[in-house]
Amino acid sequence: MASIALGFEAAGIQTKDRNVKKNKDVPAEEHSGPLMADVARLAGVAISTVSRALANPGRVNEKTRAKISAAAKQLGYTPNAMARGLRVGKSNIIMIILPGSLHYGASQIIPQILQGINRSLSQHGYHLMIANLDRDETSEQHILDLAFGGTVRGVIIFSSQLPVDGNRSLADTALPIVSLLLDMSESSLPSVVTNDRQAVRQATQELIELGHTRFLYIAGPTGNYHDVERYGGALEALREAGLSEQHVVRSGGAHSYQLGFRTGVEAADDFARLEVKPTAVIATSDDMAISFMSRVQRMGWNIPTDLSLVSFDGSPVCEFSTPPLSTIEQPVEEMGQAAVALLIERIEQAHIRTATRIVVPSRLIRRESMAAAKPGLNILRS
Amino acid sequence: MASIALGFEAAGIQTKDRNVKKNKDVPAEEHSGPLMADVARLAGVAISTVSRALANPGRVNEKTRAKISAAAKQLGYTPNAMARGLRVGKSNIIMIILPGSLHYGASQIIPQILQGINRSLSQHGYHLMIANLDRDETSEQHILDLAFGGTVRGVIIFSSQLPVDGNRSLADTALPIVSLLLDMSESSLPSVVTNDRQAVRQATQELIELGHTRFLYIAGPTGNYHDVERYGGALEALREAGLSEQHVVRSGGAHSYQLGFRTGVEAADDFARLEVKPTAVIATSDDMAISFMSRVQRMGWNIPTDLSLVSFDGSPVCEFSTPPLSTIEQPVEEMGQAAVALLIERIEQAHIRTATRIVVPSRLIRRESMAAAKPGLNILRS
DNA sequence: CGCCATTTAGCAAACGTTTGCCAAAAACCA
DNA sequence: TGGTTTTTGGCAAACGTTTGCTAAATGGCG
Repeated sequence: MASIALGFEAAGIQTKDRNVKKNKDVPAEEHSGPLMADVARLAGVAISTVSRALANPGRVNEKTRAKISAAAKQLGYTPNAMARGLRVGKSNIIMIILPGSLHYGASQIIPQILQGINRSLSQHGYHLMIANLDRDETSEQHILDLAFGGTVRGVIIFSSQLPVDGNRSLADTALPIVSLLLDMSESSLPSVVTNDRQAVRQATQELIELGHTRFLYIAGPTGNYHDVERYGGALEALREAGLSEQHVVRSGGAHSYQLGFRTGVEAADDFARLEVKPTAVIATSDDMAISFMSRVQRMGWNIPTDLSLVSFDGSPVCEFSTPPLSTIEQPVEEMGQAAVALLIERIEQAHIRTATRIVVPSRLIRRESMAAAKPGLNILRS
Repeated sequence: MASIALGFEAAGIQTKDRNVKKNKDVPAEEHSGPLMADVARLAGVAISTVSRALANPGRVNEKTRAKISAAAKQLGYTPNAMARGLRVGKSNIIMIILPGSLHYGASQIIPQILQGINRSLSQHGYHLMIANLDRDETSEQHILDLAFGGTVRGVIIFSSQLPVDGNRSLADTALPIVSLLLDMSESSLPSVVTNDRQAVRQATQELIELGHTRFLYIAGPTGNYHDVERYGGALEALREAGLSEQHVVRSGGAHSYQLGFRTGVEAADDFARLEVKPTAVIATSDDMAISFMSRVQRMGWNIPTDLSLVSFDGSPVCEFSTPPLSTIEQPVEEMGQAAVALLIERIEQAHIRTATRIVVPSRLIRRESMAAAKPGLNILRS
C-alpha cells in the first residue's frame, strides 16, 4: 500500500522506488484460504462471535451458531492451527521419539505401536510427529528444538533415554513426558512397560521343567535395559532351580538390535563351536531366533528334538516358521493406548505429579519349538 | 451451560459473581521459556537484530552476531516455531499419509520408509508428522484440517488416494504433494514408484524358463493398484510365452493386505483343493508367501521340488525361511529419499508444475524357493 | 573536513487467532 | 411498562516472531 502511494506520488523517480524494493521481500500474498474474517462477513457477525461459535458453542445463540457453521462450511474454512496455537500457547502435536536403531527387536512392532498411538491420539484431537533419536548431535538438537520451540505439547519416548544438548535437556521442559517400554519411573517419568524380567523367568522355568539344564542366551546390545532385564529373568529362574550361572552361555551382545538377524547367524556359529551343547535357547528377539533356527537346522540339528527355542517379541511371522516358534508376545497395542492415556491425563490435568508405572504383562505363546529335553544327551559333537 | 445457569439462578444471588467468572479463563502465564526479547536485552541490542542475526546471519555484524548467539546459548533460547510459522506463513512440518491398513505388504517396510524419509527431511530442516488414512470420515477430516489449517508444508502420500471431505479435497491445496508407491503422475501428482509390473513379469518369465506352466497367484485386495500391476505383469509374461490366462489360478483378493498371513493360509487351502496343481506360486507379499509355504509344507509338499515360490517385498526375514524365499525387493530407502527430494524441490521452487514420475526399480533376489519344474508331473493328487 | 555510498540497527506493523471486558439486546419479573 | 437479570456480540489487546522502512553509523574519497 505505502509503496503504491509513493509510486503515484513521484512518477519520475522510479529509481528511488526500485532502491526501496531491494530490501523488500514479497509479503507472500498467497495464503489463499478463507479467514475467520471471511466467515464472519458472510454470516454477518463479528469475528469474535465466529471464534466462540466454533470453539465454544455454548456461548453463542444456536441460530447464530448454525448460520456461522453454514458459512464456514460453504467457504471451506479451516482455522489456522499456528495462529490458534500461538494465541493459546499450546499445540496439539505429540512427539514420539524413536531410537536411532529403529528396528528394536522385531521391526514388526513399530508400525503397530505407531498406528495404535496415532489412533488413540486422533480420538483426542492430537496429531503425531515422529522424531528419530540417532547418536549424532543434530538429531538431539532437532528434538529439543521441537520441545522448547513450542511445537509439541507432549512427548512419548520409546525405549530411549532423554536427549540432552548443551544446557538444554528434555527433562527441563514443562512438557508432559511418558516413557514407553523403558522403565524410568525411578527418574520420576511415568512409564508404560512390560514385565520383561518376569516373562523370561517364566519361560525359562518352563524350559527347566521340560528337563533343560544347559542354555544358550542370545543377547541384545550389552547394557541395554531390555537385555539386562531379560537376562536377569533367565538367571533368576536358574538360581531358583539350583542351577549356577555356568549353565547359560551368552552369545551376541555386540550389535544393536537393528542387526537381529545377523546376531542369530553368529549365535548359530557360536553354538556350533561349543563343546558342551546347550539343549535350550533363549533369544531376546524373534529376528535372532529365526535366523538362528534357520542356520542350526541347516547344520543338521533338529528343533525341537535336539534343541528347544523361545524368543521375545511376538511377531506374527513366528507362527509360520518351521517349526512354529514359541515367543513372548508384547501387548504393543495396549501399551500404546496406556501411554497415550497417561500422557493425555498429564496434559489435561497439569497438577498430576506422581510418577506412575503401568505394567502391561507379556505372555508366552507356546508353540512347537519348545519340547522336552532329550534325556541323557547333554553332549553333542558338531 | 444454559442448564447450569438456570440452576444457579434458582439458588440465589451468588450466581452473579460466579457468572462473571464463567467468562474468564486464566491467561496461561506459563510459557516459561526465554523470549527473543530476553536475548536482545542480554545482548544489548534490539529484538529485530536478534531475529536477523539468528535467521539471516549475513545481514548483521559478525561481532554482534557472536554476542547474540552467545546470549542465546546462555539463556537456552529456542525460537517459538508457531510464532515464526504464523508470521512467515509456512511451517516446516511434512505430513506422510499412511493407509489405514498400515501393514501393506510386509509391515517391515514401513519403519524403513519412515526412518529413511525422516532422516532426509531432518537434513533439510523439516519434521515429519504421520497421519493414518482410515476409511472413516474423521480421519479424512483430520488430514484435511492439517493441510488447510497451515500446519503442514508438504505431503507425502503413501500408497493411497487423496482424501476428500465435503467440499474440501487435498487436491485443492496449494501444498506440494508427492505420491509414493502409487503412480499418480496421470493425475498430475509427482510420483515415486517401483516397477511392480515389470518386476513380476520378469520373475514370471524366469519361472517359465524353469519349465513352469501352471501358476497360482496369491492376490492382494482386489482392485488395489499394486495387485493390478503385479497380476498384469504375470499375465504379460504368460502371454509372451504363448500361455493363456487359464494357466494361472487366482487366490485371495478378498482381504486387505493387513491380513497377509491369513491370505496365505487360505491360499494353501485353495491349493489343496485344486485338481490340477500349479507348479509355481507368485505371492504379492512376503507375508502371504511365508504362511502359504508353512502350510503346504505341512501338507506334505516340498518346496522347491514340488512347487516353486516367489513373492514381493524383500523382507529380510525371507532369507531365513526354509527354504530361503525368492522375493522381489523394493528399494524403500531410495524411494523415500527420492520422494523427499521431489517434495523439497517443489517446496523451494514453487514454479515447478510438471508432474514427474520417478521409477526406482525393484530387483529379484533369487533364492532356493525357485527351481526347475518337475518334468511331466503336472497333476498331483491331494 | 565534508560529502556521498554503504552497512547496520531499530521501530512498528503485520501474521490469524482467542478472550477479557464492556455494551447492547433480550428475557424476565413485578 | 420499567427495572433487573441474563445472554449475546463487538472491540481491541494479546501471543512471539519477521520484516519494510527509515534512522543512524560507518567508511571511502576528494
